[in-house]
Amino acid sequence: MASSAREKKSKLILDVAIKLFTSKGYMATTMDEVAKTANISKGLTYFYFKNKEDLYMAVTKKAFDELKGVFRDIFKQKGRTGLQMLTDLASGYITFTKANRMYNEAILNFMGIMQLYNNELTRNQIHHLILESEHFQKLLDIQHDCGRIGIQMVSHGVKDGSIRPELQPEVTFYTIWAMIIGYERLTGPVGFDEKEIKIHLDNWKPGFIKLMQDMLKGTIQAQKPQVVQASLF
Amino acid sequence: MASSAREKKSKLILDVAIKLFTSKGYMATTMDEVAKTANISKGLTYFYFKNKEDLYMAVTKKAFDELKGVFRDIFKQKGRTGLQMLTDLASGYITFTKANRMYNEAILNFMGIMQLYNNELTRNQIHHLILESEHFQKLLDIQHDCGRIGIQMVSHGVKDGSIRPELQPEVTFYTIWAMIIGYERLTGPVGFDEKEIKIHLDNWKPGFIKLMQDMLKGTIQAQKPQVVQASLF
Amino acid sequence: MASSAREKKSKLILDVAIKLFTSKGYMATTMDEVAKTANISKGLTYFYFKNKEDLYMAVTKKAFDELKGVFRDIFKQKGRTGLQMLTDLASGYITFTKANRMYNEAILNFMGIMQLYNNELTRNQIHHLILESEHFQKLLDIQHDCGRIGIQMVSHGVKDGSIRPELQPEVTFYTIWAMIIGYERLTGPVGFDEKEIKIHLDNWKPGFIKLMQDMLKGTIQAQKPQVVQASLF
Amino acid sequence: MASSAREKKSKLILDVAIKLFTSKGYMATTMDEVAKTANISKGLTYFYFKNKEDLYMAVTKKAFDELKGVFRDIFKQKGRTGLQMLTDLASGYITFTKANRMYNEAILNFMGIMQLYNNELTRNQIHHLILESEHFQKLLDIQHDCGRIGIQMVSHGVKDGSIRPELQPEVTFYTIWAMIIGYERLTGPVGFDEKEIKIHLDNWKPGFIKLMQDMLKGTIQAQKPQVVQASLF
DNA sequence: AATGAATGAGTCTTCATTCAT
DNA sequence: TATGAATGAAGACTCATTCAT
Repeated sequence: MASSAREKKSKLILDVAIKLFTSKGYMATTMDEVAKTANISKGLTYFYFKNKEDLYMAVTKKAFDELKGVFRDIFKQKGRTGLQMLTDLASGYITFTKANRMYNEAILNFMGIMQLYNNELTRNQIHHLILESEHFQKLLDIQHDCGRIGIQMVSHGVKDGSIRPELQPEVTFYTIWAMIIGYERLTGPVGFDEKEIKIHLDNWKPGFIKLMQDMLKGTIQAQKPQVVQASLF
Repeated sequence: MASSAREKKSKLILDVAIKLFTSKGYMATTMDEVAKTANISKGLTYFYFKNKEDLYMAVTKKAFDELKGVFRDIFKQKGRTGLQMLTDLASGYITFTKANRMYNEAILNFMGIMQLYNNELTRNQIHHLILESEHFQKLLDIQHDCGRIGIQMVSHGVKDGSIRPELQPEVTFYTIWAMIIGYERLTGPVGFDEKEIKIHLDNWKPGFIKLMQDMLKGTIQAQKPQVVQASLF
Repeated sequence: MASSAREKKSKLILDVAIKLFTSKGYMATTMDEVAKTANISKGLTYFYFKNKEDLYMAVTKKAFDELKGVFRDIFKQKGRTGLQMLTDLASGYITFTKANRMYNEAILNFMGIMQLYNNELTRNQIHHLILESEHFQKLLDIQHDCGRIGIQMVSHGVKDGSIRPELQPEVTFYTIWAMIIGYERLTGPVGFDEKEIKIHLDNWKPGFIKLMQDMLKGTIQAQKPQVVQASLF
Repeated sequence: MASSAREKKSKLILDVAIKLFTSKGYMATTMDEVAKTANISKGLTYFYFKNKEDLYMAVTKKAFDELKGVFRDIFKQKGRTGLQMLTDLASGYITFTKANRMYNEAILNFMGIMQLYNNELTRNQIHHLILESEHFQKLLDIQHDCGRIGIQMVSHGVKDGSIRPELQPEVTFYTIWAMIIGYERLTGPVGFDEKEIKIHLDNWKPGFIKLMQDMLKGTIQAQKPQVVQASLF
C-alpha cells in the first residue's frame, strides 16, 4: 500500500513531466514547473527522480514501453499476414506519434544517444547523469524489444508468403522502421503547402504505405493488388 | 574588400561554430567558446550573428546548401539512370552525414521546427529568435530545393525506365528520403551487437540499398539483376 | 533496560557519525547518510539528536571525554616524573589524533567556538543551535578537565624536580598544549618534502619532544641527559 | 591601465570577501552577498573568481602574502639577534592574527588541506574545485616561504650566539611556529575566566614568550635574564 | 520508538546578451 | 569594426528538518 502510494506519486510526476515536455519541450521545462504542476514540492520531485536527466530517461523508458505495447498488440492479432502486420505497424507508429509527439522525440533522442554510446570514441560525450540513470540502464536492456518483435513479423510474412522469401528479416525490418521514422521526421516539413510542393500528409501516407508494401510483397500478394488495409487504425 | 573581409570573418565564426557544435553539441557550446576559438571578442560574434539561435540557423543554412550540392552533383552526372541517381543519393547522404554529423543534426532539427511551424497550433512554440533570424527566413525559401532535385531524379528514372512508371515522383522521392533519414537515425542503436540483434552498418547498408532499389525498379532493371553500384561513393 | 537500549542506539548513531565525519568531513556528511549507514530512519536520528549541530557537539563531547582518558591514564601511571608525564602526553596526543583525526578536528573546532564565545562582541556569531545543544553545555563544563590534569602534571614535575621550579604550572601547561596542538596542525604541510624543506614527521617528532623537555627541565634532569622516553606510546 | 582597472576590481572583490568571511565566516557568506556588498553583479564576481572555493583560495593566498610580509619585516630589522627576531615573530604573529582573524583561519584551513594533500590516500578528499584553483597552485609554491625565513632566523640566532648552537634550525623553527599556532588556537578557550582556571591572554602571553626564549636561549642570553622585548609590537 | 515521505528555503553557478570605449 | 568587462535573469540541485502515521 505504501509502495503503491509511492508508485502513484511517481507516476503523477512522470505524467506531469510528459505533459510539460510535450507542450514546451524538455529544455524549456523547469523542474520547478514540474513540481508546481504536480502540486508537490521541488524536493519531492528530486526524491523520486535523481535529476532532470533521470526524469527524462524515465519518460523515455515509458515511451519505449508503450511503443512495445503497440508492436505486441499488432503481433498478437490473429489471422493476419506478416505484410499486414507491418502495414499495421506503419499506421500504428504514426498514430502513436501523433498521440504523443513527446514520445517520439524521446525515442529519437535515445537513438541519438545510442549512436554516441556504441562508439568508444564518443561515449564520453554523453552526460554522466544520463549514464548513471537507472532508467537509462533499463533502456539499454529493452531497447531492442521492439526490434525483435518486428523481425518476427517479417519472418512470419516470409513463412506465410506475404513477403518475398529472399528478404532477410533483420535487414528488412530495420529498413521498414527506418522508413517509418524518416516519414515521421519529414511529415511537417514536406506538408508545407507552398510553391510547387504539394504533398500533404493525407496524400503521402497511402502512397508511402503502398511503396513499403511493394518493397516487401511476395507472390501471394500478386493476386491482391489492392493496398492492404491497416486493420487497427 | 571590406565586404569580403566581412564575409571572411563571418565564415570563420561559422566554421568555428560548426566545429564546436559537432564536438560538443549546440547546447553545450557557449558563445564564449565560439569567440575564443575564433580568436575574436565575444562582442564581435554578436556583430556578425544576432544571437545564438541566429548562428545555429546560419549553420543550418550552410548544411542545407552543402546537401543541395550533393544532390546537384549527383543529378548532374551524365549517363546515369534515375535509379542509379537515387542509389548514389542514398550513399551520398550517408557519406555526407558521416563527414559532418552536425549537419545532419541541424537538418533534422530544422525539420522538427518545420513540424511546429506548419501547424498553427504549435507555431508559437518556436523560439521567437528563430523566427526572427534572417537565416531562418532563407531556410524557408530553400528548404525544398533538395526535394525538387530529388523529385526530378525520380521523374528521370520513370522516363528512362529504371523506375516503375506507376510511381508518383513526389511521393516516391520523399519516401526514399524518409528511408535514408530513418536509416541514419537507426544506425548506431541497431549496430549494437548484443543478444540476438546482429545487424551492423556494413551488413545493413547493402541490404538497405537493395531494398530501396527493389521498391523502385522498373522493367529495364530485369536484365541487370545486380545491385546498381553507386558511382560517386 | 529501555534506557540501555536507548543508549545503545544513541551510541550507534554517534559512532556512525564519527566514522562519516572522519571520512568525508562534517559539512559533506548528510543526516541522510548518517541514518542510512546506521540502518535507521532519518526521523529517529532526530529523535536522539536535536539537529546536526547537536550531533556534532555530541561527537565533540566524546572527543573530549576520550582525550581526558588519555590525560588521566598518563597521570595515573605510578613512578613517573612530571616531565615524563608531559612527554608521554605529547606522544599520546599525537597518537590520539592519528587514531581519529576527526576528534582533533572537533576539539580544535570547539576551541574556535570558544574564542567567539568568550568575547561578548563575537558570541552572537555562534550558531544558536550550537548554543542550545545540551552537549555544548556539557562541554562548557568539562572543557578545562584536561587542562586541570595537565596543570597537575606540571606541579608534580616541579615538586619532583624534573621541571624547573620557577615555572608557573598554568602557563607552562598551556604552553605545552599549544605546542602539541600547533605541531599537529603543521604536521603534513611541513612534511611535504620538496625544495629545501626536508622536515619529515619522523625527523621532527624527536626534535620537537627534545625541545619541549629542554624548555621544562629542572636540575634533576642534568644527570640524565638522554631524551626521556615516552612510556605508553 | 585597463589591466590595472581589472586588478582594482579584483582587489575590491577580494577585500569585500575578506570582510564578510571575517564577520560571518566562509560558509555563512554567500556569493550573492559578496557581489551586493561590492556593488557589482553576481556574474562579475564569477568573472574574476571561478567559484567560491577559488575566491577562498585567493583570500588564503593574500593571507600568506601578508604573513610573509610580517616575517620579512622582522627579518630585515637591523641589529637584532635571532632570538629577538623569533620573539618579535611570536608577538607579530599574534598581532597579525588579532588584526584579521580571517587570515589565520584561512592559513590553518590551508594547512589542514595540505595534510590531506600530502597523503596519497586522502588527497582525493579535497574538493576538486580547490585543486583546480589557480590560487591554490600558487599557494603550493609559496607555502614554505615563511618557513624559509623563519629557519634563517634560527640560523642567525645560532651564529650570533643568542640561540643554543646544538639546535637544528628547521626543527627548531617549526617547533616555534607550532607553539605560536597552538597558542593562537588556545587563546580564548583558556581565557575563559571561570572556576579555577584563571589564565588570561594578558597573563599568558609573557609567560609563553619567556618559555619560548628559555627553550632557545644560548649562553649570551645568560647575562640578560630579562625578557627580551619585542621591538615591533 | 520508529518510519520515510514531504517540505522549501537557500545557493551556487551559468551564459546569452549588452554597452561603454 | 572590435573589445571585453559587466549584467542579471534563470535554473538545477541540496539537505536539514518536520510530521502524519
